[in-house]
Amino acid sequence: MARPAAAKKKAPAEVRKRGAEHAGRKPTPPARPRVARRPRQAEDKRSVILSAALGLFSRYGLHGTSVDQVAARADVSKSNLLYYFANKEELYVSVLRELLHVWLEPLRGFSAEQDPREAIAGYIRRKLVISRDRPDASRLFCLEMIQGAPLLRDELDRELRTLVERKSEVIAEWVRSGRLRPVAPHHLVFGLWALTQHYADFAVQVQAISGRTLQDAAFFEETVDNVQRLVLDGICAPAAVPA
Amino acid sequence: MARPAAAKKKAPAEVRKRGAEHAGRKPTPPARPRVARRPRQAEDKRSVILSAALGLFSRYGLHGTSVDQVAARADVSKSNLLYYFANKEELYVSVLRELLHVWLEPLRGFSAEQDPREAIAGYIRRKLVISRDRPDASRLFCLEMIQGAPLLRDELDRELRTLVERKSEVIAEWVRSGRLRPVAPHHLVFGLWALTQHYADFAVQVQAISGRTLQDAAFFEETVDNVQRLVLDGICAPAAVPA
DNA sequence: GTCTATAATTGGATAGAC
DNA sequence: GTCTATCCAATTATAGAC
Repeated sequence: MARPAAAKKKAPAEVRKRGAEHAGRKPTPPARPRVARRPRQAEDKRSVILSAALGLFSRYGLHGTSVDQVAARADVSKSNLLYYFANKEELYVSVLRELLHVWLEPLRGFSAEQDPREAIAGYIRRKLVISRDRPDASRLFCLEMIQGAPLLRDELDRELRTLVERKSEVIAEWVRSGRLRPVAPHHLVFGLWALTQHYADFAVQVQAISGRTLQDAAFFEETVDNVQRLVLDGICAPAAVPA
Repeated sequence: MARPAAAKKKAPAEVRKRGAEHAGRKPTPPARPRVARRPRQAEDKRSVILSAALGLFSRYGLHGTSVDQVAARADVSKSNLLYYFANKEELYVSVLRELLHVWLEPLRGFSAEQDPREAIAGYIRRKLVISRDRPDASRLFCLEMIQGAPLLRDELDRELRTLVERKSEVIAEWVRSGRLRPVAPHHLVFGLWALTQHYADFAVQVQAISGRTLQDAAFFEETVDNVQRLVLDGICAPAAVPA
């Protein structure tokens, strides 16, 4: 509560050019440890820490991860880490916030004018890309959900809920106009999420059974294709489809 | 390492009839605390602890839960709990083992002779029943997966994998005989798991958005129906379905 | 079998020099 | 901004009486 960074949010907002004011004072910096510091500093350090934290939190959760571990992975000392983030929980929440953005993004882009097939196929692909490229984001999100989302409850009730509401309206419209079979919009949304995130959250299981990963380009395309066909056409042979 | 229960596994396997060998020695057990001990003891107490543990572990994970909390919830003292389970991890693993059984069960029952529609519809319902009645089982399983299933890896590679292999063969057969569209069996299995477990693991999200729970009978049926139709017939209007 | 200490450790957070 | 040295709280686990 009584520390510079601890105050609230941004700590090392602007970093003065190092050595500018020291120029000439010290003839030779007594054994400067770092070799030619890369320009990225401060603001950048925060993000290094954040991504290290994401990696660990998304696997072991808040309690399963110690700040020591995060510090080690980010290659900073524990106390240095605590200079940038007042405490463990603030770090955790910071990670979550960044995440929510990434996670909600694909949801935004489809409207009633689009062709439902196109729109949904595209959405599935985008979500699977995230499962492939940001599995940690997906996992952490999942962890939060399982625990009852104590820290995201508000966002869940507001942003996500209203976003889904709008989206559902689009789906309902598609159904009304006869372009989709009668599905309950909410359930379709849940289904799309479930089907796509599964490949990130249960990656070990997927790997244990299929022996493949989304990293494998062929497997990725195969997955996109299968999920799209499942959702769009179902699995029953046409003959069995009544009306 | 030097305690009766700590030895390895079963601690109070058989409980000698209390006082049998003491008969007559102590005229009156000095102030016996419990009032008319219900017959269920020992073996039963373990299961009380186990279910308390499941409830907490499935929400907060291994690290997010303290043995104190488990003890409190099971209404025993911490040290008493540690009499039954050598240490926290043993308790955790015990919970997991019970769980795996529950979790794998529905997977066993479908064979090539069945009608695919029936078989798959039935499977979806059974899994959703589990999501409704044993959401904690589903959640804990999910937690383990996310963490890379350090403790289930073996079982995953053996039991589950071979089980899925057999199941996939059945699906492949259905496809060959033209009763199902050409789906990759593995992906179908993943899809079924994802769609059904989602309602347990992401229950808060489902609730935040739809305002309902699987506990709500109407919502449950609605869910079963929607998932079944999604998987079997897809969502695209028949016209759009090519061949 | 159950309880009351208590030992032993981990890990989050702070103080203060540099 | 970064480090070293602590402090302090929370937990796991054990000892030993009853």
